[in-house]
Amino acid sequence: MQYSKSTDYALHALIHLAQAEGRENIGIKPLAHSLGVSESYLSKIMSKLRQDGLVRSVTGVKGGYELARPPRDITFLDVIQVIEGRQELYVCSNLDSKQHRTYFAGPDEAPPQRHDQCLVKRVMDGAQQQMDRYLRGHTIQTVLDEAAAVRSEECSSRRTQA
Amino acid sequence: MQYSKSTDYALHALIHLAQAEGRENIGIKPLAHSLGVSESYLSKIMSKLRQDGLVRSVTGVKGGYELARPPRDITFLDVIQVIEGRQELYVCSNLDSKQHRTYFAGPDEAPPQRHDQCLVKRVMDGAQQQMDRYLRGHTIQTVLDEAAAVRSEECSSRRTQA
DNA sequence: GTTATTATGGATACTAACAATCCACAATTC
DNA sequence: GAATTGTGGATTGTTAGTATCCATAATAAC
Repeated sequence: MQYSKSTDYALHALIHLAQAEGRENIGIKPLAHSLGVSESYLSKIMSKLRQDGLVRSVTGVKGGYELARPPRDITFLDVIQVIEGRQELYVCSNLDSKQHRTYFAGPDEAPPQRHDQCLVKRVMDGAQQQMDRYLRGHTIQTVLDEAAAVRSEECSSRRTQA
Repeated sequence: MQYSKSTDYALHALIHLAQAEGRENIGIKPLAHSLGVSESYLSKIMSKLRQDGLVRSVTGVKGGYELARPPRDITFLDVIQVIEGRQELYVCSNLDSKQHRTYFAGPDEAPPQRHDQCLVKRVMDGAQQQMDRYLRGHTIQTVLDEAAAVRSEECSSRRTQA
């Protein structure tokens, strides 16, 4: 199980747009070149991001893309869900198997269960919630901030060396 | 992105074995039947679990599978890593793109970076760690316990009704 | 030892998702 | 009107996951 390359491209593209915030639109050409991916493929991804309201686009000369919201309001989870879809990490394909009856089995004449959710799924959903919470807490701005922090650290260490 | 059906089968199979702990080996036939999956396919999965030391197997008449460790020592993460492989959830395919140079870009004559890790990857690795920690904290025994809890709750509510 | 049973591993096939490209078209600036 | 730029449809190749079949090896029971 692994996130697709598309997600990778999308995240990096958004960061690139964020770095140019407020100045100008960025066309697919420089964007694709900067990420090292073909224009045709990246344009598909950008379209998705546009349809879901993460970026705006302008056609024609001087056109291109820009963020539709401030970087602080674009979470990693947002981006992932747009590209990968809002699907659950785990789906139990066994729901009508004997297995789940044994989980809850009282006497055979037991009434229909209220707890009809797979116990494995309960755990897996918990895991996904952990991850989602983390991804919701990190935004494009987070990366920008870290990049700035790294840069200033670099500079000071270089000054120390000299 | 989604966990494979194989992971689903593996988890349910292990729970099944755990429920029969210490009594007898369980053959592929009843196991597959109980999960609602073909014997041939499940046997591949069981082989993997054996190769990685999660179950033991005996061939021949009266053969079958049993857990190789107590249920408390088989974590969800163990099972997932055996089936899905120990791969990282996120791989940055852009490492040599302009993008990462702009993250850290001081003056162009800057020395080779120590912080050569993608900042996007840093976030994504953090997310995976959150999930892994959760999955490491839940075991086959966890499910057994919850199943018991649900059962007793069912019983008591049935008693109350009567 | 022979037979029936049971797991193992190799080979193979099918399918769906992902990755990638190309092209005709629409919108916009100059 | 011409050049530029994004959009969406169609198409193709590749890979991972799903699934099956069969020959083989190991073991218990007789």
